[in-house]
Amino acid sequence: MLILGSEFGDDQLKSAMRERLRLRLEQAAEEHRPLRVYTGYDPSAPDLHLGHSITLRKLRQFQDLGHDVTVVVGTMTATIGDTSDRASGRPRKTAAETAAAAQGYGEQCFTILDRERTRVVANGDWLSELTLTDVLGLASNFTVQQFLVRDNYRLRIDRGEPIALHEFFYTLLQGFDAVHLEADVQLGATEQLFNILAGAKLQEAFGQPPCVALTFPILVGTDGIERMSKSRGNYIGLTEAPNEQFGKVMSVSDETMIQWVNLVTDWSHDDVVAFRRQVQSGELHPMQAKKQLAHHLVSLYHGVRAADEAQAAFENTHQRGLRPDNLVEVIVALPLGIVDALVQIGAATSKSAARRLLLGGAVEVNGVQINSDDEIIDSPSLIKVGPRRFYRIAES
RNA sequence: GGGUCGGUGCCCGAGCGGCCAAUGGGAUCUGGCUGUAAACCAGACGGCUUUGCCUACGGGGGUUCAAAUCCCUCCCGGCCCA
Repeated sequence: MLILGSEFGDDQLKSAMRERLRLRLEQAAEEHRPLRVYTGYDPSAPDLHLGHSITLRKLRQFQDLGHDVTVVVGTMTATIGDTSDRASGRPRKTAAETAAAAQGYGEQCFTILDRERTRVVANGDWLSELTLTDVLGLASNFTVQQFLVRDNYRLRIDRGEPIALHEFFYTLLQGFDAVHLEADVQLGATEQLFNILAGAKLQEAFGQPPCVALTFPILVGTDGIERMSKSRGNYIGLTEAPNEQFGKVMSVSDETMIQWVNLVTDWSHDDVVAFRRQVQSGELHPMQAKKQLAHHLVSLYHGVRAADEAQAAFENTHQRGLRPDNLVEVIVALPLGIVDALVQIGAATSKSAARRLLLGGAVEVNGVQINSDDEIIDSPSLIKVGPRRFYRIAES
């Protein structure tokens, strides 16, 4: 069960890891100790999202079986910037930026993990203690060729793109985390396999048994194309408001929904299979299916009641055309030109942008579409901008 | 250090003295269609006191009636050589 859902892109490796995990479990049982399991997240963006939930939920499984779970916040590694998932270098973060971003990570983890049984640590605490001698020692365990054959470096070399020397140290430092924690198991996304195995190798160099690597598929974002990430804006945050989460799930393509089901839900394998079969056979309308998924996800992070409310709000505003109950209230001085009004309520970032919205037919005042920019608002009104932004204007 | 190529709007990337607020693609926004789907189609996409003006093509200076485009200088980067 623990290995369920993992993905290595290599069946041989998968069975090797399954065997290694089984051995490690037996060994730990003999020693009467839990397995030390961990995963790490770089605090490059301050929000954990559904993509992180895949490994977090797997950690929770370990936790529920009584194992020792640690979440590493990569305060040091983030100053390098992992390049595993993209074909070009990342801008380096300053220490201050990462410290700020790291705040709240622990809190967000507890939407899934058990607060009482989880250790949250920052790898800057031990990585910053390493001496140059230590780092050279780590580096001597690897050859340049081992790095160069990796796809993402290979690709950049072929394209004539730069690879900064310090990028190689990312792998070393992340690998040292495993040594420091004396980890039995490390989880990560599939593209972390290289880094995780490097950690296992370092553990052996330090006389530790190498950790088991469990890697999981990368979650596609709300756009259905790119990997989910904060910086691409195609994410659903674990702590986002219920209505936002619900709405974002509903706007996802049917194909994406199918992909998501077995990665982000709590459902059993059988349930997932049944869900997919029903959608594919037409037994379950995709929209109904998506509502089930949305409801399930919201209830995971906010509870069943919030999910009920989010679904009701969604159905009322978007399907029955009723007025939303969560509109933005803004107090302004009336009378006011429509252009200025749109800027003041935050619907447009500039007057030019406001005019564009008007021209595009995006603005309704009290249910009437407004096209001209010389309209005057002279009484409290309900303004709708685009398909899903509502504002109530009140007089000051 | 030497040679060479380059730094353009949110991103990629054309332009290489005037017709450039700057082709094209992506992202985004809006409208249509719909299941608030996705895909697709159409439009928009620096700002403003909007038939015009201001700010922008790495920074600064210069030539010119006129510069993203030419010259000088500084900063940053790729590639090759050492």
